[in-house]
Amino acid sequence: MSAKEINKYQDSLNLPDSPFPMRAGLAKQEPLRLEKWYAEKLYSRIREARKGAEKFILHDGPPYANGKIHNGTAMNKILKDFVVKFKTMSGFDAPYVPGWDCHGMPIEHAMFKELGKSKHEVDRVEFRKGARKYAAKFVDIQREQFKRLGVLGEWDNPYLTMNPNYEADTVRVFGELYEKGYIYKGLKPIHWCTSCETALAEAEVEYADRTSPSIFVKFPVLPDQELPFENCNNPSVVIWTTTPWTLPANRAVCLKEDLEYCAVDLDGETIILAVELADNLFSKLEKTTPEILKIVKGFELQGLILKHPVNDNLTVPIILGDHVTTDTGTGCVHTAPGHGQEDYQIGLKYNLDVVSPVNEKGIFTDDIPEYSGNFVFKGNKLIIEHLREKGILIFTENISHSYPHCWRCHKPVIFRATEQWFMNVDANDMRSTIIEAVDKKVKWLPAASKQRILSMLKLRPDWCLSRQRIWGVPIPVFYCKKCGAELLNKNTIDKFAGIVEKESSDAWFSHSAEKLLPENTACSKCGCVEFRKETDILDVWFDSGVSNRAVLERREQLHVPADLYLEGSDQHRGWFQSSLLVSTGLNGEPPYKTVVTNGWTLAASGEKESKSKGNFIDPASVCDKMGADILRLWFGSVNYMQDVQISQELLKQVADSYRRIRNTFKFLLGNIHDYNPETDPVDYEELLPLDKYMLHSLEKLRGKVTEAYNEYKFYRVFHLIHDFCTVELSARYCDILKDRLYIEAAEGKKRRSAQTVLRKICVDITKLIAPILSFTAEEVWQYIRENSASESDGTNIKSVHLALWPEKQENYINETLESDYNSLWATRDEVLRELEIKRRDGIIGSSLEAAVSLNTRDEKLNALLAKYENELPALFIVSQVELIPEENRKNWSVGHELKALKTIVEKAKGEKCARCWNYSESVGENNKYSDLCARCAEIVNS
RNA sequence: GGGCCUAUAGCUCAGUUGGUUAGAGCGCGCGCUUGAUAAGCGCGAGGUCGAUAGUUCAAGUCUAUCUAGGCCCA
Repeated sequence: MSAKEINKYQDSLNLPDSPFPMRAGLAKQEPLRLEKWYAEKLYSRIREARKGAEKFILHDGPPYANGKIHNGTAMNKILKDFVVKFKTMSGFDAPYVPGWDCHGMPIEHAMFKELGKSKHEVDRVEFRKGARKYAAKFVDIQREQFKRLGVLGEWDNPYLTMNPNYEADTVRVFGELYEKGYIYKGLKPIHWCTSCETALAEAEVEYADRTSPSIFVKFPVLPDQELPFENCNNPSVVIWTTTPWTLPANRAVCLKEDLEYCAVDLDGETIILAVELADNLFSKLEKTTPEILKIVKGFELQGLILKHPVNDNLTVPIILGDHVTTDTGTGCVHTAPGHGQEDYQIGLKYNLDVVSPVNEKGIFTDDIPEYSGNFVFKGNKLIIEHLREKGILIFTENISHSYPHCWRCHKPVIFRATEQWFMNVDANDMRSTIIEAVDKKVKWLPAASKQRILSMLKLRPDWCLSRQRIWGVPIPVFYCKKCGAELLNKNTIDKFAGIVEKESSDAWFSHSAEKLLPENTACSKCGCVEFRKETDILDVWFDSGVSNRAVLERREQLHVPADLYLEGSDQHRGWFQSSLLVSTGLNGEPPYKTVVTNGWTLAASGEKESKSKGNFIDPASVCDKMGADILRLWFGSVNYMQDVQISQELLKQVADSYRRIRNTFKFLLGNIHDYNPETDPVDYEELLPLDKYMLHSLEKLRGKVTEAYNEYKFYRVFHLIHDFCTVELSARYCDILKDRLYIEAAEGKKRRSAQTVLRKICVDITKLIAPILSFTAEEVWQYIRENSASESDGTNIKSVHLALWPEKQENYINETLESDYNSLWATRDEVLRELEIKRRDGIIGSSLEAAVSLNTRDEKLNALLAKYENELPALFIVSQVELIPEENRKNWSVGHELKALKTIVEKAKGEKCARCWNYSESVGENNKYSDLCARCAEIVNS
């Protein structure tokens, strides 16, 4: 046969016809789509369309305005976009105001690097101008990247924590919390350079080797206490330290709860230390470790009272802490809360005094008369001598070890307790209020999230708000120059906040205290009219923590509490808590109703992505190469509440799934090209059974997909829709329908029945996938509209993102049909398996070459097959199906799954119809069309 | 070291209150089709459910321990 003959009846067929391209070309098409969206102001039109509808507020947690976006930031924004688009289509007014965190260390660092200067060499006002510019630059970069991902929102008016209005609110919130009694000044040890006389942030400290004294000191046990050891003589606990000068500030000795301790004899006296470290000490003393008679656990020694090694008027307790190690020392740790971070933390737990009798120059103060006036490192020698005189020094030597130094002057730094501003977590019973609300009022997803934040809230210390930095909102407190009294009240806050609104918080650094204070301000304690300004700034977490006030309460279209916060799981310690503390302080309740967390994006190995390992995937380059929809579909295909793994291979796999969904759309669009939704629909009652069944199936899908979105389980949405496209549509419905669509009369009821359902499926699936495949769904939507935009099915709406979610259609539900078709599909599987066997045997090629005989002893199945007898050839895509008595034939094949079913597949009878390719004995009966079957002859003739 | 989490086919996910032979899709292999064609259809091969111990008549599912990985702390 020649090609011409094959195509003889081609023109009489109704083949699919659609300009919808099979190959997406997303990387090229998406930017064009974005241009249209922004030219048409899609986001504003959505807002306008939903005006007055019930609100759904997803409050954006601000990413840090530094660097380009990575998979973590991309994932989080895309997940938020899924929610906002779904809620919008569901009829909610769901505004999305994105934000950025602009202050803080990383930007300072980048600036210092750029300038080649350190914190103390820059002009604060100039520096802050530069930092502001730097942050703004990255806001712009990230904004463009987020837009490219297809995320819709108020991009032309985001919230920035460095905006003057925002900063003014940050100042006001600090004042309000102060007024309510949440803010206080306390002591906390920080790195301190005695040469530069300044506090140092962790990042300003560099480590270098230094020689320090290493000493072992006895803390005598106070008499008349019960010890778990026998025959003790003058017992004492031995500590080890390399900073003897901190001994005056000692307030406890810390042991580890389950570590083993012993009491051994040293020169006739009993000393107590960790079993593991006894050899270490005795070898230094060049002695043999005595026999250990009894071992006790650390907790058995808890509460013992010891004599203070320096101050004879003091005693100190034995406490327990997890930071005690057996790397070195004695397992008994000298604890001075004013001189070390871990000491401070454990001190908070045991309510120890934070003392730091050292001034800014590193000189002992008059609080320690024995050493006052001496520099701390010189004090080391004096103290060692003093301990030797008291007979409590066991051993001393010099060791070289890694020690923190100032990055500017390279001199060794010390830990010194300084005054810092704190937020009191327990004021006004806040902690229990919060715990109650977190437990009862807030919904946490995944569920374990609640336990995680509760355990943190129960144990967390007060929030240290002070930072010795430049780029941030100043702590708006004044001090009397004469008596040092602090000045902070509603008047000073209002005045300063007003200035900040106009000039930004830079004003704190560019103006004098007098200019920032209300006129005629005088110290209430001493009447002095001169003030100095606090030099510390606020922790950046305080900035973002006030967003519920500065954004949700300030913007007319938003409200507090938000319906949803959706952030990475690291925010349990970060934003979830900071905003919770601020919101509870201000309003007495959490700022959110539901909190969803996403996990981390990892490389395919399950390990962190890193550039050095080359397993780093850049979301921007995925957009450029594969398209944002592929990235979106990937984030929509994984369970993001856990950690997720990304790699080129995984993206490729998702791209395969994408193509399947896309081709399904192409088939749907191609087969409704000549269908007019205004005039051609077939009434539900008159639809063919298979078509009715598909509407049932579609409605079930709609229900499940909607539920999955409402539970924020997008990966279920993906699987549901993908499986529907693959199994229900592509493998079954579409394949079966080809005969009806291509062969039957174009305007006949059989074909229109199918098209009625195809159009409905096409419109609805487009909507169901639109929140995830935002670009592709819009593309399909526009092809539907180009074909025929109809009010009757809502396709008159200009963008799928403005459209409303498919409505529930109870009348489509037909459980009888479902159960019928479940049996028919099972029967079909048996037939297909048998067809494959005959195909292997060379009896048939195409399934249309086959005739199928069926028989079953299962009466229910038999009745069902009889009921659908006329549909069966189409269902199996074969030319003939016969239900015949078992005894009429031999050589039945027994069903694989349906054991009661017997089948015979053989070559179909008759000739192949040149038009429909079915085999039929009617081919040749018609004189005019001798190569056609009866059905085709009639259709062609009409 | 502590708090919390994760672990089912090569991959992404299902697996109800413990109950027959652990499912789906993708990918892979083989074949069909050439009227969804850089498509479509079919069949098939893939799993000691991270490991070990325990509870039970019965464990992917409950308990304990361990291993690997993650987040946050110290």
